[in-house]
Amino acid sequence: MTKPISTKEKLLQAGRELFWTRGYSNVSVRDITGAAGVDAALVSRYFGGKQGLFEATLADVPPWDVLASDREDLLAKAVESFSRPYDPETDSVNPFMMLLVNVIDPVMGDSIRTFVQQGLAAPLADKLGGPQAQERAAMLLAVLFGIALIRKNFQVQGLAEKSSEELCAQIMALGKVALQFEP
Amino acid sequence: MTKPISTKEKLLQAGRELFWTRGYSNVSVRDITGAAGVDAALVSRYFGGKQGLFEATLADVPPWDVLASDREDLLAKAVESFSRPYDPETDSVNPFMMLLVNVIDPVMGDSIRTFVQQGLAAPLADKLGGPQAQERAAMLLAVLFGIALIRKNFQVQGLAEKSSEELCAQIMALGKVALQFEP
DNA sequence: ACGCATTGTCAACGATTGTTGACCTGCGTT
DNA sequence: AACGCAGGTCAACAATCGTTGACAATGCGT
Repeated sequence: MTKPISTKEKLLQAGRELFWTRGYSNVSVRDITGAAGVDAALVSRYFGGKQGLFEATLADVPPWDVLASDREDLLAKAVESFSRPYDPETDSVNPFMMLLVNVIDPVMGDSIRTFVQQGLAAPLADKLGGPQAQERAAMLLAVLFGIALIRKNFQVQGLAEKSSEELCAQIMALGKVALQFEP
Repeated sequence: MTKPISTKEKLLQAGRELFWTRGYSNVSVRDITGAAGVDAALVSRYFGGKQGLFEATLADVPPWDVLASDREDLLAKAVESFSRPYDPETDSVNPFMMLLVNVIDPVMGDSIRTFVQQGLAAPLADKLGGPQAQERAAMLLAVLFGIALIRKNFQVQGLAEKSSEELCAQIMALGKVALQFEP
């Protein structure tokens, strides 16, 4: 006996699914309410409008679990958390995909940029510590996002069809170099 | 005495500027014709519609000059051609930015993916040759696109404000590792 | 001067967008 | 019974979208 899902929750789930995979501006309110099976007016009632629903899906993103791990296996954890969700068979609704898809958006781009800065780059730099922490953190993110981009968005042959296990060693090697920033 | 610019050329220039920086679906025909200072109906007249104008801006992208260089300095050329257009002071209308911005698009995404596959990944793999050429080419593209993404789209502090000269050595190091794919 | 093709202007079209307010429906309280 | 109120439905709104067709203006060849 599963608990009945409230209408507000239905909208949140459908909104996350669609916003996170297609991008804010490419999804209409009626797309979401259609998928959720509810009336289009309820988005404005419950969330104050389309923008409010998107921000609600942003608000319940859990903090990056990698930031809570030890310094030693930080790289391995980071590689895994960025790679596994992008395996060929898994669906592509995950926070990193959401960032990639919505950073382009004319309305939500700024929100995404500050989200990445404050939720990923800055805490990762803090965690790394040492000289050039900002630069090394940004370089690692560049490697991780770049591979995700090539695999799922560009779907380039040679990476798109490979699993995260096959790629783990290679990505780790890249990550190690990225963390050795020497100006 | 400069040659007068035809209306068709005005539309092409304005379309490239806007499509390449904001994305196909985020630009309206009236945005383009407004910037070009011409009537909105002329897009359909000259290019058969909005989609035709976008494809016209795609058609005149020159082939990647890196593919014509020697094998030795291929990596250096690739790094430079991907990094220089993303320096802080330069404007961001360039083919790589166009690919990043439009690969998300629900209408044009497929065109962009095949463009990347046939215009970048496949010829680069041919150029590289040897075992795992596809994988090594895709890895190099991941590094290059990732850094561009972090610099210009996410604007992460630590990379966004740095010039391509400051980053060249570090990107080269990453590129060398990317080209050493060992499964 | 005439005819004709090209080029540009204008208004309007049907479709879709996000949002709103009126209305109905149960349910619990007084 | 009367009331209030949250939850949901429906039609409609103004705005914007890409596109079309009718019409004026221009220039060129004959």
